[in-house]
Amino acid sequence: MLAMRPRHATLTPQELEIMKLVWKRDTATVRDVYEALLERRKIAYTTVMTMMKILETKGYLKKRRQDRAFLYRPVHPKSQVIGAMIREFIDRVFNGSAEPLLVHLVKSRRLREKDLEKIVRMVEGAK
Amino acid sequence: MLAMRPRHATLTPQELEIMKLVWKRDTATVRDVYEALLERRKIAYTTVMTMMKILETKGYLKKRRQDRAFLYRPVHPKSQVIGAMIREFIDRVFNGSAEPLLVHLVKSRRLREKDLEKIVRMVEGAK
DNA sequence: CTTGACATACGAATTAATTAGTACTATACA
DNA sequence: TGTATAGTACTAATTAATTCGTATGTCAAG
Repeated sequence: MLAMRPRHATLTPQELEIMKLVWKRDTATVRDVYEALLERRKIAYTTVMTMMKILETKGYLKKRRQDRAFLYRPVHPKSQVIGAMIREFIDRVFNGSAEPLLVHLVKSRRLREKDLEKIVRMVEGAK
Repeated sequence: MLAMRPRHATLTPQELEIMKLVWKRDTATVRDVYEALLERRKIAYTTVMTMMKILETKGYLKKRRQDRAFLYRPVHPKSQVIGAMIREFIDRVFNGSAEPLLVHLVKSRRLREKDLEKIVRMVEGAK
């Protein structure tokens, strides 16, 4: 009878969309995000507010008053949160192994050999 | 007031778990899947039945009577469905570009240089 | 023929995700 | 000083995902 979905350890699609905008600006008000989203689709101001409040509750955003409105700021760097989403995806789809993902990317031509070589060079450079 | 979540174009976590088992066996009854899932966690027989019925409705499984029970079979090959999930993930998280995903994998040490080289050789071999 | 095992059909309950309306408050300005 | 504006708080509605109970039917064994 119980549902018990395991409570998304990562960002939902809409949450991610908003976080991307906040990361891009470093800080953002509800209005900032609202106006950016409006350029793509119809959405209500209060919807954005609700989502950002949820993101705060979940620990992804923190807020501080600035004049009359709240100014939101990311709690974690983008690379860290995206990294967690990648990890969750690989766990769920490939039982934790990244290699079959790479094989898929290459076979489906989403990555070419020169992309791989570029990354290899990057690794070399970071040594 | 409307919800309108964009109706998961890909498999949900539990759906994927079941599909993996059906792909592994090529055909499976509800009981087959139920018993395989039971080894990992508590779940009701009718839960599995409902999920497989949903997977049929969504076009991922087709069924055929075998004696008293239904025998389910995948409609699409695993590689195709997983490929669609990867595509959806890359679209959602990286706006459609696979390269930053690869950079993340390498930087987080989920892939090593020799993994990349192995894939490069695979590409070479397929030419 | 009755009964237990097993299968499906149907309905329902819960949680999460997403969206937005309404009420209230404070500020700026005419 | 009142009135429109902009912001928050609160409530609520819808859909999807997940889980399972109950009713019902069939077949085989005793």
